Amino acid sequence: MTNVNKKQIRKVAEKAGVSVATVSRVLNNYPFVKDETRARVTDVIKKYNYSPSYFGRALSKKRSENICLVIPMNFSTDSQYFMDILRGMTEAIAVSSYNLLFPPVCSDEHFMQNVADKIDSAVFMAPPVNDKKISLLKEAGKPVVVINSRIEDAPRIDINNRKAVRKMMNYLIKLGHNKIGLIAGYLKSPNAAERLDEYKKTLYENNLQLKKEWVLNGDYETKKTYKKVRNLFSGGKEKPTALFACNDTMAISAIKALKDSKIRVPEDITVTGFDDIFIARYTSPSLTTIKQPFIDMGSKAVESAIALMNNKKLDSEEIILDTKLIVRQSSKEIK
Amino acid sequence: MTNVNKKQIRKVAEKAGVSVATVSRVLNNYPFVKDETRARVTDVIKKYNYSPSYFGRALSKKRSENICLVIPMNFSTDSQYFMDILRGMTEAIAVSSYNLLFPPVCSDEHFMQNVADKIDSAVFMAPPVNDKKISLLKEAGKPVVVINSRIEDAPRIDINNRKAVRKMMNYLIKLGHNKIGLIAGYLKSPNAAERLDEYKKTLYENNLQLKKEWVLNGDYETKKTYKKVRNLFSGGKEKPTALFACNDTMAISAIKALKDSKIRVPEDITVTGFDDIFIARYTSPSLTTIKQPFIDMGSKAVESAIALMNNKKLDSEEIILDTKLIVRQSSKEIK
DNA sequence: GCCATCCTTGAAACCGGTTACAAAAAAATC
DNA sequence: GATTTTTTTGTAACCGGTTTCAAGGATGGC
Repeated sequence: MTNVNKKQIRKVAEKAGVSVATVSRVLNNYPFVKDETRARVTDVIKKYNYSPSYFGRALSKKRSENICLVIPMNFSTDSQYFMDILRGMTEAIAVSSYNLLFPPVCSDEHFMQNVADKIDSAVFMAPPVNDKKISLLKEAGKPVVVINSRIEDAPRIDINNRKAVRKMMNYLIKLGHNKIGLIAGYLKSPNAAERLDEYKKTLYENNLQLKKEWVLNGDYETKKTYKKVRNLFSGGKEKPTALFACNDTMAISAIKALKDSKIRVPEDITVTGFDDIFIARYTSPSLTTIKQPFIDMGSKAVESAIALMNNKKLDSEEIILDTKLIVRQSSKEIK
Repeated sequence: MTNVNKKQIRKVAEKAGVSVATVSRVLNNYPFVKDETRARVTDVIKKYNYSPSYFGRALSKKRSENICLVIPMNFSTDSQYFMDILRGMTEAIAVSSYNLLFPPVCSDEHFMQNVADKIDSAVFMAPPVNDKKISLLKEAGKPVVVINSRIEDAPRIDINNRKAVRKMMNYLIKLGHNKIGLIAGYLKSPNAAERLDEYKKTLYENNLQLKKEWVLNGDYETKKTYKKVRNLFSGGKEKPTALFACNDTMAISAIKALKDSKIRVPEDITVTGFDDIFIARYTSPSLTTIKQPFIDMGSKAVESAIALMNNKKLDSEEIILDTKLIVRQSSKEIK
């Protein structure tokens, strides 16, 4: 009568007539196993369709093979670009034994107690500059990678925001616009602040006026943006001829506000976005925007995380990817 | 000289002057521990900021506390509604010790080898009717919940598609439309098929003509939809006065196609959608559509999964949530 | 005061792997 | 052929918890 409940690896060992150590060595591709022995063990493994227990392994190796994915607390459902990033991430782990772990929204202590243990590294999407979870994780020896933000001592996957803003501004100026407004993002995020700064710089360099009424604080929120745009375009104030929104959803919301104010886009005013989310090519008018390579960013972030958790050094602490100006219908030269 | 490397729980036990078993009992809220002992142990735990090792625990309990989230292989980045579902899911696990696990896209065997072990249950989003992973998981004793689909013996979170279609059709008919076209979804999905079927039924019941040229096979894809709509509205064929798209992105794409054909929405033709994705209220014109309660669906799915993995019985094998007709600008009564 | 019952605790086995160490076997050196 | 070196293997400890089982102590009934 065979013991059915025999711990798996011991059963394989028995059937193959070797010790559990040897089976383990075969499983881990340890080089000094005689070919003949290896073959025998492999056969048994195949025959019984054995695969090692994740937990047994993780416990002794102290490795989870999980990468944690942290998105900002206030991530709203309009963060459509997140789907692209996620796609890039899943591509980067395809066919690997790594998994992505989505933590619950919770306090920092809860996070450390219930998540930190389960992961080998983490990717943070656009975290605030002094995210406590990041420092706690690093204290615990878990590498962290950030996307679209900058955190001291954490590898960063990002775009060159200044260059991107400049591309758009130069394009608008070339179209003849000299009254350009900005719909800024959430200014506590370093990237949003940088975009605003570069907007100002470009205006200055081109001898264009910076009117602070034309800098709208959209905070990446559609509702807020809608209100501010309607407000700007009501009454007899002087109006810009182009509005550069720091993300696409704000641009779309702005267009809506303008239409509701009976102002035509692009005939009466040019509106441009930032991100190139999926829907940007299907809105009416379709959106002129700056494309961020989100899928790539997701892949690179995960690749970096994997390298770090395997104690490899990264070639570079910063991976800055290219952006691209995408011209569609929402922009037009000035008459 | 104290042994620093003492296994954690043993260290706590020693400091508290009890056995590891007792510490474990305290950790697991076992009732028959003397209050005084419990207090002593709790103090030590707090003092050393101890929290039990996830892997040690998982290994002996055979529980991972992870819920796997499977999205269809062909999920495209325009599946914006996924963000809402995800939000609902994270809400449902907030402050719990459960986590969401995102598997890599991979073969069924790979999935079983590298993911099945790590999870206690799984939620599948709109899986094809005979998804192999689902049956394998169930064989392995892991409960599965499906959203927006139907799989034998798996609890289902869904809407009443027939009712939803009927709501929209009745609305359109009340507006005076009697030439209504449908942009169907991916017909291998049971829900898409059901919507098509109910569309036909409603036409029949209202003595309206069913013209098969007016049933466009959009497959939930924007590009395909764009082409088919442009095609339908070129040449001298008879045209519908309303188009009912089975999701919002197809509706948005259809509107784009119509505009590019110089046909005005809603003045010349009514276009409606399905889902009520975030952007639907910001497109121009904003979209009349059927709201699916995605956030709710996500929460309910996770709640069901948690109940099942804790061996609780569900109140019901099917949770059918309400839909709502949202009237916006893209629909208009016929003159 | 004695016995049955219930509460409380600890020892040790168990979950299923990995790995340090040492010994045995094979190959290389002289 | 004896000695050294290199491969190959097994034993047993280890990772850090949970749980069964049995025993000791407290309580209640008579």
